[in-house]
Amino acid sequence: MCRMYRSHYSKEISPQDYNSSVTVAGWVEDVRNLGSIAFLILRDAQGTLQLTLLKKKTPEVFEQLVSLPRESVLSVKGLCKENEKVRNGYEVLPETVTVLSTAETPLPLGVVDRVESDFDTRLDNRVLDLRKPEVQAIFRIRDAVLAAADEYLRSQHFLEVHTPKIIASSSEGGTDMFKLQYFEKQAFLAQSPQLYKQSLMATGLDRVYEIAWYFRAEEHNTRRHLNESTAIDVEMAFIKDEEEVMAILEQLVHAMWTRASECSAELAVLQKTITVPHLPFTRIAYDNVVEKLQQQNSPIQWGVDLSTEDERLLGDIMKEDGIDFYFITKYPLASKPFYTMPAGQKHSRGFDLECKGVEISSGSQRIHDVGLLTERLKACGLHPKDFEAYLKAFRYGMPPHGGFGFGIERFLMELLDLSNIRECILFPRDRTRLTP
RNA sequence: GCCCCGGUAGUGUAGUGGCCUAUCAUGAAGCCCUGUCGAGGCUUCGACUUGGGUUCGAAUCCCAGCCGGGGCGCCA
Repeated sequence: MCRMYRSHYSKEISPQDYNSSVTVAGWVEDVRNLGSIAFLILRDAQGTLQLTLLKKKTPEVFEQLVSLPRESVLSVKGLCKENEKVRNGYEVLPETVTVLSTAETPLPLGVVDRVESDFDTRLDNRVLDLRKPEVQAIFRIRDAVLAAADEYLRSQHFLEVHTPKIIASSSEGGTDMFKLQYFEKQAFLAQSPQLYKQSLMATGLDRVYEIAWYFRAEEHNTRRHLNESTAIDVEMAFIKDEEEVMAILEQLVHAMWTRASECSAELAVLQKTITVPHLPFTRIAYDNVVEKLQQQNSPIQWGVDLSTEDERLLGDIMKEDGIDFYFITKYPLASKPFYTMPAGQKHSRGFDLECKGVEISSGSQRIHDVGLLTERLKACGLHPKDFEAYLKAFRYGMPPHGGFGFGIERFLMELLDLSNIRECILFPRDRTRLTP
């Protein structure tokens, strides 16, 4: 590692460094100039530290630093001194200063201003916004829970794969897709890796997962939707039924939730506490859900998917029993995609995982018989010839299989109680936002 | 796709027909100050989304455009 600009991060400096020379680097968060003495707060990836500038001792350094715009980038070599008056317990007295970058003024978004900014302004200036510890904490936790997901899935012998995001035709029907020109052909951005991860079940890879991008051209305008989002997609072969899939999903969520609860520094910054849920999660059949909702005077009719209001209501009902996580199982066949395995005449082996009244994952046992699959395609108003490449994977030996898709941003939103899904992705793509 | 709402200095706001030469805070520029940590004090700078209309008079009322936020549907 290059140590020219930095020998220590702010948090790495300890009493054994006192009275010796250190080199620190970061952004100028604030300068408090008292006349003959000034204090400069320098922020790095781990926190902040104070540079103390004495006009009499080092007049050139004093003048140079005191006149620097906030958010400029510095590397400073100086003497580290113990001082109880300073928050960190030490201060750095600069001897040599390298200004690596001078920030323009005024800042379009104050990193430590005493005024709030609109979310839109924050997103317009996302790079500055991401300098705030409470914003950064979300992405440090995101990294941690994804690492936990990798570790858990690999421990269960899942293989990480990557399937194409530029695809030839409609994958599942339903949602609108972004069109693009692929040389002389029309192509689309994948709305999910569904058909590809299923195809892989016919290869012998048996258990796969993908941290996948979903592109959806729906013109929704809500706090819970993105047009570009990410998900953990899992597919597994040789399963007995969807219960095996649900067991993996709940353990995955548990592993991620547990890892998040260990991010104490980030949670402190966000002022959140995380309670790890107990396994197994409650299973509640769709029929049972409809009954419960009707008892609460919901107008829901059997056969349709839950409305946002119904989902919320069910969340409240479960909350009364102290349940945050629950599976809704055995959905009506008609409310699930064509590849969902039927269970009897009207039900399916499809399920959703709900967290506090919000859907964070949905999955199922899939159909592996090509005849039944073709029949279901037609029943859903789709044309088998549009799915020839997909159906081909089923013709030459396809084992029983199932899986799920798990929205990462939705998960984080629930995990950290954030009110807008855009908080959970670095550079959100929504109905109107294409930059930054 | 349907339906609601909003747009005032770099940032966040006050303003409901004349008291607006537009409030306050934050910020920026400058000055004073040797222990600040939301430092303090003083000075200065900087804004009504666009185009029509109503009116003696419009930031304020009406219409249209542009830009944006949100609810529902759909879904992760």
